[in-house]
Amino acid sequence: MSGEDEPEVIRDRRKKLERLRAAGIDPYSRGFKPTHSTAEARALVGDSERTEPVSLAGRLMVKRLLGGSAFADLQDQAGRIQLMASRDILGESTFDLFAELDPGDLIGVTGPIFRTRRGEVTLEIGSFQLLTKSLRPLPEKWHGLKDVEIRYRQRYVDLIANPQVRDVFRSRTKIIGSLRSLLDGRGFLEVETPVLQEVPGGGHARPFVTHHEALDRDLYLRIALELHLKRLLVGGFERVYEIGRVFRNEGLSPRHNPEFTMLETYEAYADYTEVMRLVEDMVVASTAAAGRTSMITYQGEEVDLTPPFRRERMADLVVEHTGRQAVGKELNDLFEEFVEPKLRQPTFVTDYPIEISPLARRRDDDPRFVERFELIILGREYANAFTELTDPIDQRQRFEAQAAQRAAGDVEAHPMDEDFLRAVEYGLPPCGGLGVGIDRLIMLLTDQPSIRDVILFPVMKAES
RNA sequence: GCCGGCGUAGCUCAGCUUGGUUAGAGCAGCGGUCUUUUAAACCGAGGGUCGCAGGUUCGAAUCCUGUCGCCGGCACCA
Repeated sequence: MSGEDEPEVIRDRRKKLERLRAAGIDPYSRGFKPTHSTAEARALVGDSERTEPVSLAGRLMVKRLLGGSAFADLQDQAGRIQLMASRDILGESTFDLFAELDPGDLIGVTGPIFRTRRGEVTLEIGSFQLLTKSLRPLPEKWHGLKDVEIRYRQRYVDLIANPQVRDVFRSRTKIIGSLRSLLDGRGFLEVETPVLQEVPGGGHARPFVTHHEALDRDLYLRIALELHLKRLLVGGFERVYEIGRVFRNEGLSPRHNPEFTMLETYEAYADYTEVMRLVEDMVVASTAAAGRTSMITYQGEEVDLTPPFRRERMADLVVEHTGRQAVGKELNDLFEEFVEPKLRQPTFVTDYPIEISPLARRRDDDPRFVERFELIILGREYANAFTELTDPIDQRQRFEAQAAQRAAGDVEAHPMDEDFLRAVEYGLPPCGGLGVGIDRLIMLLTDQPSIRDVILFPVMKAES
């Protein structure tokens, strides 16, 4: 877009840009080095004294012109601080230059910090430099940017206009960091496994297909991390994990983005009961990392995240809520429809039907079920784990059963993976595996209603 | 994919039910007044393909149909 098509406000700024260039001012200059952040500068000033001059850089947010003086807010990564410009200090022409700056411009300023009569911490501008001229007007200063379509499509504007959005993403990083730190401290090795795969396994989902030109072969984007991580246990690593993006070719919703972040861990010589304790520890660590206590509120509903979490067999829960005895897929269907939405407080649901769990170990006492659990909070799934199936003969039969469903038209049934079977035939140690949907955990801990609020650039349809 | 809601100035919103001069306000921008303001204030002049395309009508932001996008629900997603 350019020229005649542009809104007047943008045309005006282009003209202003040309005037600056004509006056010998570089509107995209460099070389300015801030000495402090706004927060650091704020901390320098005491009750009434003036500080030595400091240099700050950031985005000009609001201007208030009062004749021979001018006030403005400067926003940087750390926050905001008020600026004051005075004609007496800057001189006529420099003051006018400052007065002509637009909200949105990136500038560097140098001067002492003091408090105004009303106590506002303020930098008195001794000199300033235009660093980057902004050509587009910012959202309104009072109401901010509310249009969710613009917020998601133009996240950069959202981050400028809604500083609390930055806090969500800072929390996201802290939460992931806390999980990494917990696992590292327990001797887990963080690894990276292929995103492009020949066989998209480890989950039940429709994959994205892509094509490698040089190999002239279709490849799939991974839907899970599981099968490669278990190969690494075969190889001798005893505790591994990966935090990575997985891709599922499914519909979108406030809880589903086509690409999302999964944490998977595998621990040799552990079973699913030990994984439950690991999950509890992860919840505690990540809650603290998010700066919250164990009693949290999500969208107005209170949740107590204090371990130990309730543990219930799926079949018992279904009897409790429906009065019905069931097994297999029917049991799972009843659970999902009548029980899961009612599980509000953290609950480990255990012992899933074998038909829907092709990678999990059978229960020794009842081969219709596997040693598996999911962590349900507020009716949503946050973790999925099992004692892994290590018997290669059984594993092949499970894959064959899935292949039969696939042949019957279920595009999401687990595909046969001969290389994985070969690995298991070499010997997979007894182990417990875990998958955690990181985005949903972050939604919970930052009280965000949509997965799009915790993913910086969520998938959107083409802008028209 | 299905159902419902929404789409008006750069941003936040009125106006639509019940069709009727030239589509409004605040903020932002522009021109003024103003040297401690902070949603600064005051005066003035601008800024619009009412998502898009058809239709009904003397006349459409308003009613109808289609379409695009966003939001929510369902389906899908163990």
